[in-house]
Amino acid sequence: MPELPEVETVRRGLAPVLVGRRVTDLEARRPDLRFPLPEKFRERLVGQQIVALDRRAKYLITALSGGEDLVMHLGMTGRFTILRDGVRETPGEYAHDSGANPVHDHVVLHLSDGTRIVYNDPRRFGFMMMMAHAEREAHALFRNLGVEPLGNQLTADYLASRGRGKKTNLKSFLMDQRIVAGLGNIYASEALYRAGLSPNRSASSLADRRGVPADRTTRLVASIKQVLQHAIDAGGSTLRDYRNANGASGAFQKSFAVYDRADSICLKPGCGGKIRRTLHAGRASFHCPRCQR
DNA sequence: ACTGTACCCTGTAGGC
DNA sequence: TGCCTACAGGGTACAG
Repeated sequence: MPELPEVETVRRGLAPVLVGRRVTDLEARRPDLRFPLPEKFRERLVGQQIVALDRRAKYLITALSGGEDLVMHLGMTGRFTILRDGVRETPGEYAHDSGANPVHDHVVLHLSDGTRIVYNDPRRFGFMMMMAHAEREAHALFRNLGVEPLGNQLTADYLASRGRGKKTNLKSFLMDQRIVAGLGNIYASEALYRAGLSPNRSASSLADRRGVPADRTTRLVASIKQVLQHAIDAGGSTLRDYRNANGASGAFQKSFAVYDRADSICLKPGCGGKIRRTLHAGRASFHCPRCQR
């Protein structure tokens, strides 16, 4: 579910609530999510002050005063709800939250100002881990991550060099977190559409024999940055919506050009092509065969 | 090294 | 109304 723009939206919503507060209690209502919750989870969290809330790829990272980081991943269906003075509020997708089943409220953080943060995750593909801040970059989760797409390390040169000699299709290549960290199924499809590139094209076509980036690579880099930035500006995308939206949900789903638009007509003026749904590495891809080459 | 598939888990939509 | 299947924004572990 959440790709980079959604996780970033959640981060921005949670940061003002978390940062500077102290953790006064922790409820772990089950022993595991996708992985077991951290050992001595409660002891390691209670009493800690939250120093910062950062994002790397699709991970949320809570830096604690004692020197450890709490790393959280939302999987497909993870969401946070803020409980403050009896009012529920969920930043990012599922903003309104009326559909959240409390059966799936797995972890609750109590903060020093009385606020509580509830982690709800029906499919439990999300997880939480703790590790020393100083060792985080060397941790298996982070060690092999590719560049942040919105940072200045994502360049045509970088993408060309990583794609060089790879026969993998472009769609799978873009979704590989070791290449570009944070792109997922939706935004990979959307970026390829904006760049006019077929998801079936091979990653090696991003560079010539000497590794010099093609023009299409420059276009692709610009498209990735653009689509992610626009999505963040719109508060991310909210899919499989519940009733009762009250303001804060994402709006970018209204701007999808191809995702989930199979058999619709391509939005590009004069194109007239029909959006096709195909599979890459088992995930649905959407593209216009007419203007994506 | 690179596929492709199965799997983790629950909820929902659509066909019958 | 129910039952069944396919599918869902994530990632990993395999087998080939």
